[in-house]
Order: sequence, then structure tokens, then C-alpha cells
Amino acid sequence: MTAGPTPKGRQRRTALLDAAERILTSSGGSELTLRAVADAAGVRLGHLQYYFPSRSALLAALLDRVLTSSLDRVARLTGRPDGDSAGALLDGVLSDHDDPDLVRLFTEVWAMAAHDPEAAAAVRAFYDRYAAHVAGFLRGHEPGTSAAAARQRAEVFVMLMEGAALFRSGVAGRRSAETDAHLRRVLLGLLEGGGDGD
Amino acid sequence: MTAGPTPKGRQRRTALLDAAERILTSSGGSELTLRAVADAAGVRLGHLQYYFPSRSALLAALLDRVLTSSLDRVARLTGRPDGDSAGALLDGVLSDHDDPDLVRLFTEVWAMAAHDPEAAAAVRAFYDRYAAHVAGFLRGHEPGTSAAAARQRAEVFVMLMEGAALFRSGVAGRRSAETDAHLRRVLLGLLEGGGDGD
DNA sequence: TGTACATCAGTGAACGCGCGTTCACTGATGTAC
DNA sequence: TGTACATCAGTGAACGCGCGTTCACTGATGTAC
Repeated sequence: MTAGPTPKGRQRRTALLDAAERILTSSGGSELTLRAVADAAGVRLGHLQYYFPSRSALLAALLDRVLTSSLDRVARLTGRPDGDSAGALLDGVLSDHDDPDLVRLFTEVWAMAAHDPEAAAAVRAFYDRYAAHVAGFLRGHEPGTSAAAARQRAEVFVMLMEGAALFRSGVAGRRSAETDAHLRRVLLGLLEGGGDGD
Repeated sequence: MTAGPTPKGRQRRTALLDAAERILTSSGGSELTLRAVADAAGVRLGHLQYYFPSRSALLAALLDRVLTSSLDRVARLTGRPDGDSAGALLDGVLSDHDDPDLVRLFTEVWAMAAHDPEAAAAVRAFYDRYAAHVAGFLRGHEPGTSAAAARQRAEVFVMLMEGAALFRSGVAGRRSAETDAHLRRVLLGLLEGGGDGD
């Protein structure tokens, strides 16, 4: 019977993933070398291999952690106790999506998905669940909405959110209060189903 | 007086950029090595350096070409002779934006912009002009619209288009006729200003 | 409570390889007189 | 119409370096009896 990792081991593993995430965010995939990760985590190269036997194992673990924690945030925002409004959901998701570090990380995630079928499957599964959470939120607030209609509105919501992240984070554009106001109006329209929905 | 490149030289340069673009699209930035580009273009490594003295010079030239040609397409679509409708613009941009190769290329462009300030400036300038073309189209079809309102709607249009590209191309999701229908409705709402605009 | 042993955590050195870059060189093409 | 010369197009070999991976090894920690 294998005892599995000790608390110290789990902590080290987390620290190594933290270091890898920091490098990927600040410098991109080409700078993410095993030596750089080991250095940033205060560990020798040889020992990094003890936790992640290959570079691709490290990348897969990192991708999994990034997607899991992002989905947790979405689940928390869409699953709030009642009394919450679509506006509160909007605030939460928008403030996540204008964090330059997180968006930089996601540009790497998209690039990984674009060239690696396994990463692509993980990313698609992530967005699938993301949209499902938003659709669930929608139906919770408008019980009359059909599952299909909620799903479509949720998917367009997610598309617009990811596009907006690219610009509001500073990566592909600059945030402006005026455009933000219009963006919120369109996003609210999607969440509340009024106006052009249906 | 320098004579500049001959027709043969210009052709070679183009062929080298073609090869680089092909590799970047199909395999990603980490596979884009000078040797691979030279091989794909049928040229010796040493000669690639004659046209692009460094890897970063090649990348900069490629980025410039990608953005220029994409902007050309946008300009063509938004500048059509009168009689064209918002629906035709939508068709054109949507069909560009679901090409997996082009979207894969843009995930690399975004990742470059996320970590390289010069690339980021070029990308922001590109999207700035992109939005300006769309805003111009809007005002051409609704002369009453203020420049500011057109600009805001154009920017949200571009955000949604880029987000949609990520999903409709297969990189982060799967295309569905139902979601596409809803997406078109929202995009048309942005272009025509009815419903939730203003 | 001690002891033996398995497992976990961590080190250090070496490997072969492919990378971007440098450089001296040759052949082809255009141009001035 | 030649010829000389500059520029453009293209080759080939070598460089030092950092990469991911392998492996034999040591020390620390937990666990069974």
C-alpha cells in the first residue's frame, strides 16, 4: 500500500506549480524552462523531476490547476445565495476578467489548446462547464426560460466575456468607461433575456 | 544608392514568411525554429539570416504581415459599395473568424502581445483600426449616430467577435447552429443599434 | 521504547541535442562606362 | 557590345549555450513489530 505524498510533499508540489504559473504569466511559454521553475521554487533541477517527471507533465498539471480554480470562481459567482442580482454576477466575472495576470495566463492556455489536442479537450470541457453554470444561474432567475434558450444565451455571454477580457486587461486594447458601460448593457441583456433575447 | 531587393528577393522573403506562418499555425511558437522555417521554404539556414537577421526580426515581420492582411479584410468588408447590409458584414467577418488556422494564428498573436510590449502596441493599434472601420460602417448606415456611440458599439462588436472566434473555430468550444443564431442576433443588435443600444 | 526497513524528499553531475548566431565564402544578377 | 564592378542571392561550417532527460546517490521521515 502506497502512503502517497506527505504534507511537505504536497506543499512542495504546490510551490512548484506556483512558480511555473508565475513564470508563464510574466514571461510566456518560451521562458518556462524546468531550470527556471526549479530556481524560482528554490529547488534543484533534479528534484523537480521527482514531482513532475517531464515538462509536459508539469504543463498538464498546471493547466488542470488553472482551469479548476477558474471554474471554482465561476461556480461561486453563479451559485450565490438568493437575493443576488445579475448585476452582482456581472461585477464578479468582469473583475476577474480584467486582471492582466489572469488574462495573460489564459492567452497561453488558448495557445496551448490551439496546438495540443489534449489541452484543447480540457479547455473545451472547462468552457462547457462554465457555460452550464451561467445557464443554471439564468434559469434560477427566470424559471420560465427553456434549457436550450438559457444555454444559448449563456454561451454568447461567455464568448463576449472572453473577448472583453482580451481588451479590458490591456493585452489587445484599453479599458474605457464608456465602452464598459455599453458592454455591461449588452451582458445584462444576455443575462436577463430582455430586449433582443429569444 | 541602394537598389533594394529584386523581384526574386521579394518573392523569397514572402515564401519565408509563408513558411513561418504555416509552422506557427500548425505547431505553435515553440516549433517555430529558424531551421524549420528554412527547411519548409527550401532554403539553407544561413540564407534565412540574409532576409531576417534574427529570430525576433522574423517574428516582427510576420506579426506585421498578419495584422496588415487581417485589417485589409476588415476594411474591404466594412467599405463595400452601398446596398450592402449589416447582415453581409456579419457574414463576412463571421466566416473569417471561424477559420481554425486563422484563429490558431491569433492565439499566438495574443500570447505574443501578452508578453512583448512592442507586439502589444502593434496588436492594440490593429484592434483600434479594426474598431474604427466598424464604427465608420455604423455611421455610414445610421447617419444620426454620434461618433462616440458608434465607437462604443463597434468596440463591443469587436470584443464579441474575437470571443466568438475562440469558440466557433473549435479551439475553446464547438460551433452550434442554435448559439450561432443567437450570436447573430446580438451582433446585429450592435450593428443596427436597435434594442439595447444607447 | 527501540530498532529495522521502506518510502519520501532532495542532490549533483553528466548526456546528447537542437537552438540562435556568426562568419568567410561563392555564384548570379544588375549597372555604369 | 563588351567589360569591370558593385550588389544581391545563397552556401556551409562552426560556435557556445541552455535545453530536457537520465541516473546513481544521500538524507529525512514514517511505520511495523
